[in-house]
Amino acid sequence: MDGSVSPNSDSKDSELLKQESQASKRRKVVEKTVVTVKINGENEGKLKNEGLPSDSWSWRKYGQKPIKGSPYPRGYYRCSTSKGCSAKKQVERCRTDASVLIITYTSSHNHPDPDVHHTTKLPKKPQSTQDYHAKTPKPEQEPEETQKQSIFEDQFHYLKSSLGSSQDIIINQEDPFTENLEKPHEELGFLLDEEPLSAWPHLMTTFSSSSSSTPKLEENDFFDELEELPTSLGFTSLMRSKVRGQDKDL
DNA sequence: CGCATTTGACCAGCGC
DNA sequence: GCGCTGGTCAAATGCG
Repeated sequence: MDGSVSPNSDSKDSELLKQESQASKRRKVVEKTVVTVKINGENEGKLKNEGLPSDSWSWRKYGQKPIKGSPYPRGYYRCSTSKGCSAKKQVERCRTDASVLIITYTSSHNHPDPDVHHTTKLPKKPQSTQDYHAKTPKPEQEPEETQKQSIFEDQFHYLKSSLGSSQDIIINQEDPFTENLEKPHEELGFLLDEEPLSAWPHLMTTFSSSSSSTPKLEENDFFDELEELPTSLGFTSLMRSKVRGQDKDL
């Protein structure tokens, strides 16, 4: 009957849904958490070599796009732990400082932690979206500090005896993102070297796993890295902390 | 066989 | 009103 406007049933519905979904995201970002990770060139090599430990959630890459003004592309990840989870993550590298990874978290997880504390839990492959377990046991109302401390102490000895410290994490909430790009060096001055450290041990351990330093850092490396975000549990903890606070506020 | 990742195309929003 | 950039979805390919 109508070949022009036939897509009026599911087709349209599907598109509508899709558009709505897109519009929703593009119109306004609900919650944005920017995490800046400073990585040393040496570790970078290891990062891609060993595979970066991600947070407890599984992220599935659903897109990658070159950002104007940035020599590095931006990777788009979605939480694959839960089907209905709308948590998203964007990973890109600071255009002014290749050693700075900028991870932008959008939305929050609508499900509890998947691994929680199961070190023996390895869903799939130990590559990128792999969770290196260990981190806050349960996102309850417990004082995360205590939990973090536990892990912190438990893991701290690793990095302490392995390597001094090469990672710096900056957690920016809201949208200081622009600032980061403008003055990456400035943020370096206020890098957190204690808070996130509680979660970094894992990363550090990974780094120290190999002694082969890779002072060479090319764009290719970065691309490879993008595939394996160095999402440390620290982000998770911090994120959770933040999300919890927001959730409570709401 | 299933799942994840990668690449391309399309759509929407914002700026000029 | 047009153009540009960013973001998401869908399809295809590769790997486990």
